[in-house]
Amino acid sequence: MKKGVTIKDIAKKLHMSVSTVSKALNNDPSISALTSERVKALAQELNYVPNEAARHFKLSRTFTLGLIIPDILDQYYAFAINGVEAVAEQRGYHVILSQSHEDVATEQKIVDVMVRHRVDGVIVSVTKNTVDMQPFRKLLQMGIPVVCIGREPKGGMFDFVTSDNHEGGFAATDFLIKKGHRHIAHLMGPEGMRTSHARYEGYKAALEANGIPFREELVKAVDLTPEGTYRAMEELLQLAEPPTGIFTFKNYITLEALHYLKTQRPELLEKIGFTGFGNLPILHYLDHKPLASIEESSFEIGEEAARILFERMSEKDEEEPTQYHSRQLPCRLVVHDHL
Amino acid sequence: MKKGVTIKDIAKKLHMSVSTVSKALNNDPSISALTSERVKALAQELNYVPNEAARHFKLSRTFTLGLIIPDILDQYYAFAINGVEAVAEQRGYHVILSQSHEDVATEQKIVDVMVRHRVDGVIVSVTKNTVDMQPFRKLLQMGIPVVCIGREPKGGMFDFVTSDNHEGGFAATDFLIKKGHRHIAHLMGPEGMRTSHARYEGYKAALEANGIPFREELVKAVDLTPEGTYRAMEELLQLAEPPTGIFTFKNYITLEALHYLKTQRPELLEKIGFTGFGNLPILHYLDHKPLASIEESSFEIGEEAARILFERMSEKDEEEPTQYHSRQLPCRLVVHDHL
DNA sequence: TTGTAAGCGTTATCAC
DNA sequence: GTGATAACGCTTACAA
Repeated sequence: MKKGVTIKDIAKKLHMSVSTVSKALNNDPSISALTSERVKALAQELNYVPNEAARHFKLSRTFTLGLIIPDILDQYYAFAINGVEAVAEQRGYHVILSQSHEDVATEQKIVDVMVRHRVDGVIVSVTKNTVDMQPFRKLLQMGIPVVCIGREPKGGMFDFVTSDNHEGGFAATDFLIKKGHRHIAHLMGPEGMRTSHARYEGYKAALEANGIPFREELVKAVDLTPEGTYRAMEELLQLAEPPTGIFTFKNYITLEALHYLKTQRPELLEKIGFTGFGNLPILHYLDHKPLASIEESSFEIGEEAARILFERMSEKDEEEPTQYHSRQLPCRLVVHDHL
Repeated sequence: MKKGVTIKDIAKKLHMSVSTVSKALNNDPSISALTSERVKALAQELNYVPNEAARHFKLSRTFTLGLIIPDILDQYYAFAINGVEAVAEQRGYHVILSQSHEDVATEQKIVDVMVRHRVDGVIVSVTKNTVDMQPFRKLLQMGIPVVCIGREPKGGMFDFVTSDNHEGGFAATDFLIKKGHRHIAHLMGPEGMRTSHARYEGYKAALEANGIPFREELVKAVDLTPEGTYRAMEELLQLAEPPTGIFTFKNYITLEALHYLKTQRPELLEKIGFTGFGNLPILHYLDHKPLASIEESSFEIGEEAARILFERMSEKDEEEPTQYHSRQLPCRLVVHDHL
C-alpha cells in the first residue's frame, strides 16, 4: 500500500497542528468556520482519505459487523444479508460476511476471526448442527453483542429474530385443508432445530382447529439433503393412505419433493398439492409449483436483527444483558398462479 | 468493545518485554524455545487474541480484499464469491463484500469505502452500465491492484478473468445445429457489454462453420430485465421464419424466455430448443429446461481472480503494471436430462 | 537471546 | 479557537 495523505501532511501545509486538522475534519464546533473551510478544501485537493484502520485502532471500535450464515447460495440468506447491510450502511457500518457451510468447526473458526478483527457486533444464523453456543456466549462476555436469525439457538439466552414459524405452519396447513385436502403430510425440518418444531406445531394446530385427526406417520423429518427428501417421499407414498397435500419445511424441500415425483411418480404430480415455507424468486419459473408459499421476509429479518444489534451496541457495557429480545416477524401466505 | 488482553499484559506477567512476547507469538527464530512456550501458554490461558486493527494499522496492510459484485442473489456471483473467499482464506486474508446493485453511483461509493478501509486489493465485476473506469484506475494509482471478473472493463488496462465466451457461444450454437436446428436465434446480452459481443461472435462463428446463413433479425439484445426478454421473444416469434432454437446470453434470460412461452405461446414450448450460458442449480428443478447449458465455472473464476490479485499484491510497488493478464477459463457444455 | 524505543494515523485531554 | 502531547496495540530496527 502506498502511503496516502495524512492529516499530518495537511497540518504541515496549512501551518496548523494535527489536532486542529482532525477536529476540523470531524466538524468539532470549537473550530472556526474559516479554518474548517481551509482544512476541508485542502483535504479535498490532496485527495485525503482517512485511514480507517488507524481510527479503528484508536477508537477501539471497528464500525464493523460480523455476519455468519450457513450458505450464501441459499437465497433466503442472500436476502437476509441485504437486510443487514441496508441497516448497517445507513449507520456507517460495514459488514464482514462469512459462511459456515453448515459446519460447526468452521463456524467456531469464523467466530475467532471476528474476535481478532474486533467486530463491534455479530449476527449469526447457526448451522443446523450447532448445539454448543459457548463460542457465542464468549462473544457476549467480551462485550460483543450477538443476535441470532432464522434458526433459534439452543438454550435461548440470545437475541433472536425469525419468522413467526408457528403461524406460518398453521397458515400453510390451513390453506391445504381449505382446498379440500384431508390427508396432509409434513416434511419437517431436522429434529434438532427449534424452527422445525415451531412449524410442526403450527401444522398440528391447524389440523386440530379443523377437526382433522393427526397421523404421526404423515410427518417425516428430513435432513435438508436431497436424498433425505427422496427417502421421506418414498415412505409417504407407500402408506396405505398416502397424503394428497404436503406442507414442507422449506423451499428446497418442495423443489426436491417435486423432483422426486417428476422422476419417480409422474402420475401423482398433479394430484398432490404443496405448500411450504419460502417464496424464492425461482419458484416463479417452475411449471409445477406449490399451491402457495409462506413468504418469510428474510430481508426484514436481517434488518430487524441489525437494528437490535445496534441497540445492544449502544447500551453501555453492563455485563451481559438480562433480557433477550425474541422477535417473530409475521409471514405472508402467497398463493401462486397456476396456468 | 471491552479491552481485551494485550501483549503488554502478557509481558508484565512474565516479566519480559513486549517485543519478546511479540516475537514469540510470531515464531521469530531468535526467541528461545522455552520463552516461546511460556508466552504461548500464558497467551492461551489468558485468552489473548491479537488485535488485528492494531496490526493492520502498524503494518499498513489490512489483509483484506474488497469484492464488488452487482448482486448476491445471482448465483453466478454467489459461486464467484465463494471462489474468491476460498483462496483468500487460504492465505489468511478476508474479504469484504459489497453489492453495486448494478448502480454506477453506488459502485463508486463502494470504491471510496474500500479506499478508506485500505483494502489490499480489489476484485470487481462492474455494473452493466459502468463505462468510466476512472475510479478503478485511481485504485491502481494508489497501489491497490484491481482484478475484474465476468464483465470486461471498458478500455482494457485491467487484469481480467472470465469464461471463454467465444468458445461457449460457439459450443451452444453448434449444439443446436447438431440437433438439427437451422433457424437459431440469439438473445444476446446488453450491447454495451463486451461479454455480449464475445458470445455473439461465437454464435456467428458456429453458424458459419456449419454453413448456415446468418440472419440479423434473429439476434436481439436484451437488457437483462424480464420485460426486455419478453419483448425480444415477441419479436422473434413474429418473424416470417421464426427460430426453432434459441441460444441465450444467460440463465435468467432462458428462464424468462421459457416463462414467456409458457404463458403466451404454450404450444411452442416443446418446439423450441434452448441453450444458454449458465448452469445454475435451479435449472435442475425445471420441467422445461434448456437442452444444454454452458457451464461457466464462476467459482474457478473467483479463485483465479484472487490468485492473480495476490500475485499483483506481492509484486513490489512499481507504478502501474505495464501488462495485464486476461484469462479466459474454458466453459463446459452440459447436456440436460429430459424425462 | 532479549530488551529499548520509535513509530504507524488518529483522537482526546488539557493547556494556552 | 488552537496547539502540544499522550495514547491506542503492535512490529521492528537496533542495541545490549
